[in-house]
Amino acid sequence: MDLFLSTFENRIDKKGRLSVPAPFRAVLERRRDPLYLFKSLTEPCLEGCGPERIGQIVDAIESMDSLSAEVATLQTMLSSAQEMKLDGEGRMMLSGDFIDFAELDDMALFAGIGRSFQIWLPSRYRERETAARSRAKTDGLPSLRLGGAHRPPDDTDGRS
Amino acid sequence: MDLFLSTFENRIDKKGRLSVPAPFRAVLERRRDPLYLFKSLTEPCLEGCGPERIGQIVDAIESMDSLSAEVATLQTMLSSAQEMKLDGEGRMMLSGDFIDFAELDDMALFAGIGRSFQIWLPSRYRERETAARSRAKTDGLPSLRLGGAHRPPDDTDGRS
DNA sequence: ATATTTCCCATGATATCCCAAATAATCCCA
DNA sequence: TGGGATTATTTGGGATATCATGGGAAATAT
Repeated sequence: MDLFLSTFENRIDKKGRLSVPAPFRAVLERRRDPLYLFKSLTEPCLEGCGPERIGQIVDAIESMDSLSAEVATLQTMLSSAQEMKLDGEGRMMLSGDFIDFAELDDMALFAGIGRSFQIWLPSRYRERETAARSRAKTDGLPSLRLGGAHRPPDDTDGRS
Repeated sequence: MDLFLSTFENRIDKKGRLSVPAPFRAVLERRRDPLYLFKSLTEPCLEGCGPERIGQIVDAIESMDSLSAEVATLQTMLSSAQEMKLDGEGRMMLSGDFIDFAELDDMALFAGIGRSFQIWLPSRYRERETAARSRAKTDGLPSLRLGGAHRPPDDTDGRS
């Protein structure tokens, strides 16, 4: 189970090149997967993933009513997707469209979220993180108690 | 059933390295598990765990409505999580982000809490422990429904 | 021909590896 | 039971490898 985790902040140089963090590259290379980027549907950021996720979207579309609004939404993801080629040092070139969409300037923040990752303007990402943390403090943690009960339910977290 | 128990206080050297307590390493090695660290959502400390907890979060995200606030919260956890690689002596390197978040300087206190552990600035941990104990005196113990005769270890400071 | 992209190599910063010293815990035998 | 010896663990530092970044030159496109 290798996942995209953690955050990395890299510079977009004046040629428009951006290093994909080595740990993310390692995940893709281990599976011999190319990297795909597309515009997030819900937030001002880019999403990165391997081919399997793209395939899931294709499959979802094919199983749905082709006239539904949801299909149109999913198609938007696909039509914004690009297969990124990396240079020998693991850098990609972001199109102007991607840069504008995520409102990037000279720094990009990669945020791993498991099977995919996001690319944000760093300051915007931090705002969002701060908001999530204060929400967690007031509303409490989301309960994550699903999956095949490996263990009897027990308080999983010691806090006051 | 091997658990993370007891507290240990280790030094963070000037390269940012920190020894994981040998008993905690033993728990992970017995299961051949890598160690993951992430920033607590609710407190100024780091949380350590094995992969099963990370997997639960990934699964939970995929089963939820991707627009919900709870998903954003869980993504924040994953984005702060790092798989820690240990050197031959059982040390990990703490990123500046981790050190800043938990406000660590040159010492770190590991507090085992069963299936996971926390890493605290020692002085802060002790304050919090004192507060918890005095609360227990005035408010009484939280109900422990799990059969009696089992007292938590009452050592205040690992050793030193 | 001019602008852009791709390839290649250089460099500095930082993480990793490897070995050794210091400290703490454990054992063993008197 | 004490106390010295042995082993486990933590800590430190130098050498090595990895990674992000920058720039020039070659290739490609417009």
